[in-house]
Amino acid sequence: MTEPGTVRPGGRTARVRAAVLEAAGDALAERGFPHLDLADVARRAGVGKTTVYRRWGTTTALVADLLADMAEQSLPRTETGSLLDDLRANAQLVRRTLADPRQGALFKAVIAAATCDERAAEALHRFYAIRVDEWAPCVEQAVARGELPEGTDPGEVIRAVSAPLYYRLLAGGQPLDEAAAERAAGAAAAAARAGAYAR
Amino acid sequence: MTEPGTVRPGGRTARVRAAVLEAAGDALAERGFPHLDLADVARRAGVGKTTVYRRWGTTTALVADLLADMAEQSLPRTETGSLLDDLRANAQLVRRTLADPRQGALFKAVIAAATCDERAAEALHRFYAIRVDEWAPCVEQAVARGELPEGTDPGEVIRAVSAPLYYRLLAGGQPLDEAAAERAAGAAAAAARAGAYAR
DNA sequence: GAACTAACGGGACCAGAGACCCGTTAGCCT
DNA sequence: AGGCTAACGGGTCTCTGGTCCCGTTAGTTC
Repeated sequence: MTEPGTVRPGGRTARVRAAVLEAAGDALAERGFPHLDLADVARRAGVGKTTVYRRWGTTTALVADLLADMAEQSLPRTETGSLLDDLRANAQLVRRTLADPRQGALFKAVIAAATCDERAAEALHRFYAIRVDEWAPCVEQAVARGELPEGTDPGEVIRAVSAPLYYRLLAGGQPLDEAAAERAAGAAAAAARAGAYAR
Repeated sequence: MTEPGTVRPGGRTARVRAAVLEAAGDALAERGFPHLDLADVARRAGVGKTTVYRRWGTTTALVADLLADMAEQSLPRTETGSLLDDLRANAQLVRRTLADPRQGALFKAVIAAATCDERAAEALHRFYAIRVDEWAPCVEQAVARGELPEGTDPGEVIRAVSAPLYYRLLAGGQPLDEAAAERAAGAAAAAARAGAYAR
């Protein structure tokens, strides 16, 4: 037996998937992952709840699919020619995303889902891996320019920019203001220059 | 009407609370917050489920109480006399905690709870505020020694040590090994020395 | 454009989480 | 030590999230 949605992926099937993922995002942003209810998602999407249970089955599978969808729409990075400015652009992008009411709540919810389900966690890791890969070149260029020591791990630098912002969002509770983003970028750049991310 | 447990806080009431919080920690570590079930907690604790529903009512309230309890048992920091070594000690402590199967899962679950409930989020923020306050003096001492620039924000430095480790735990999925902790401490120290956390 | 069948949708059904009632146990105070 | 009553605990009821069945709709292929 094949998974539903794989034999006739076009037309209605695709429309249903789009509507359900959209509705799932809304529900997650509004109520958080623990309150995610597939019947409610079906109602919001204007779709039979049987369909949602059959195609996704569990809330975590739905979140995993939503993450796969989000990963496909990764936005391109900007290029400025200086490491600090590139990292600042990245930090502000992350900050804007997390500070946005809908997006911020959605990311919280998705992370909550990943904490209790292996599949969702994998989908989340893939999502961030794609984001990191998108931005890694700006670190590589800085190494090539001689701004950073040879052997600096690009991924570590990019993650170091995001980490304090996510920490604020999830654990610390401090505001996600522009100053925080500037500090995150500045700290990552300074640490990288000092060779903290070189192997 | 008073809250249950406030008029006769000793004896049985205290025993029940301890048993329930212990059981709640176990349940969270094993199944994660979204699967937290008060009846199950009651069963594990060997306590009537009515009691749990009456005293805590919701899963988020139970988590908030658990966090308050965890905050009270904050362990003292070590002192080494050098900023880098203090931060390394902190990083390794955090790493050990998050890498421990039970503790790590518990922290994940607690963070998941905080993503969808304001009270749980506040309790979590309080917990981390206490931890940060415990460790902030080592940064202040480094400033006094002239190791760090005047005006360095101690809390920011401490949080900068934890942030990459939590990012790994929740978002990135990379292993929480000792090298990661060393890098977190080294990066925070380097950034602090460069004045990235000075106002 | 007709047939074949994947995929959807409504509604009945089931199980388990959470609320409630009321009798029992054991802190706390004198 | 005895009484008052806060707090616990078993049993029952309800209501909602999740499953199943079967008829309907609409991609896909020739």
